Amino acid sequence: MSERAGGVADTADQRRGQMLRAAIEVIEERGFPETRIADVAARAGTSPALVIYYFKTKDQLLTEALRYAEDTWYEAGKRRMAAIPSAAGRLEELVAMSCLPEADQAAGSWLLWLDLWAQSVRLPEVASVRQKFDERWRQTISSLVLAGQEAGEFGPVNAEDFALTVSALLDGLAVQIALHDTSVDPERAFELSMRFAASQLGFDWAGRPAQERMTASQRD
Amino acid sequence: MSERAGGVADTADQRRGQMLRAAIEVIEERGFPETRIADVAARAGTSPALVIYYFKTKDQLLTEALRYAEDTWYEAGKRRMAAIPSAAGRLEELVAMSCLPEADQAAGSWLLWLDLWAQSVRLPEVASVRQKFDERWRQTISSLVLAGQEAGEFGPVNAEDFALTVSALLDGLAVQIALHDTSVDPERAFELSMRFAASQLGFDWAGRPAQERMTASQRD
DNA sequence: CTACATTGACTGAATGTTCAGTCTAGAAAC
DNA sequence: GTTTCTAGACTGAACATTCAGTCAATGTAG
Repeated sequence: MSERAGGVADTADQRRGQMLRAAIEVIEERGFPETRIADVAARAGTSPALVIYYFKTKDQLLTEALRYAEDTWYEAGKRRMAAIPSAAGRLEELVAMSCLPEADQAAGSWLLWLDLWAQSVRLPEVASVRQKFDERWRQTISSLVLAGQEAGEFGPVNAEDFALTVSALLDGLAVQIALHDTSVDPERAFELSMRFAASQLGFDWAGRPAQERMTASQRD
Repeated sequence: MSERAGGVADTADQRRGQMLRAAIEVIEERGFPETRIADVAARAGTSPALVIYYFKTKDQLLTEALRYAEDTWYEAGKRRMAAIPSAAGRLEELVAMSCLPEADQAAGSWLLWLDLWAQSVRLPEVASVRQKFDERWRQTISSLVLAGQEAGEFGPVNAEDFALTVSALLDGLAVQIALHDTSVDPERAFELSMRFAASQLGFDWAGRPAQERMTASQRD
């Protein structure tokens, strides 16, 4: 129906995106190593041959899909945080993104992370996606801390040590949440993380009513 | 360990052990999903057919191998800790086991954990290995905390909250270490973990000279 | 305007390999 | 002589990738 300007090159990009999103869905369902080209093709409504036509190899497709997913996750988070005025509030949002599945897309992200880590061991391309993602994430945290310190919200901790520690803590909790560990539900993970952050950074945190958390998560 | 008189049942058990250890080595090298029966057989110096004879299926072999590895790791740790008198010392040993590769076997464990997590998502047998392993581990930590509190070494924190938080922190750091993250070396991970533990439990920790850490790790 | 050429998107049917698991039969233990 | 172990050869299915070409759109020369 739409012969918009851009035409050819445009549909090609759409196709790629379509396939990447399909790949992410399949990876979440079947896991990285069990994902077949045929699955992705079927999900995207095309043929295996076309998938290979766009991405030379299976690994390239899957790696690119992981990069795409991480970028999307990160961008969404950045947008969310940009809307929050106080550093403590932004920190809380950041923790919520890592712990609470209510934060829309999150649910599948954890599963992707597990695969991302496992594949990083042996696929250099994947390893580099992960390394960049992690650095960016810690950078986000530590500059948030610096901002909070300048604003007088936070005490004088080493921002990088804090970023490293919280991000590790959140990763560890994410594993438990992703795997439905019987003794760690998202709420508890959120609570423990916030208590840790508050004690380290020296701000008061008394928990928020679910109401308010909902509101913060749902704004667009 | 093994009585010589056993005969058949004995050699059968030896064979199993041999194959399980071979499987662990291969999983560390190639990753869980890429491990072939033929690899394990070759490593154990037998035929693929024999591997199937002992373990009905590939998944059974690999799952049992993971269980075997985790049990071995945990038992070794328990033995080490039993030899240390103070609660703070035992805690330090426990953190060292998770962070420092010097603690002999550890190096491969991290890689196994990544696979353990990733496979837990879809293989219930593996999930149950993981769940039990984690519970046991947190249990170890929290009873250590209680012991330390009774001995007056530690302040009054909630032992279970602490166990959950530290174990998550250690898991997160283990990921970085396993993947050779450029900004997290084992020493730093150890340092950050101990600082966290000390601040939470309210004991003094000033770091140990490498000398002493070596001694503690190398005892047999 | 028409015929022909070119190109990018796309497909169905091979191709070839890799493996988990089976089968058969021999050796060893009891 | 029966049961337990062991290995080499084999089978069948799964799958990534290749190939040979179709189709539609966009020039382009006469």
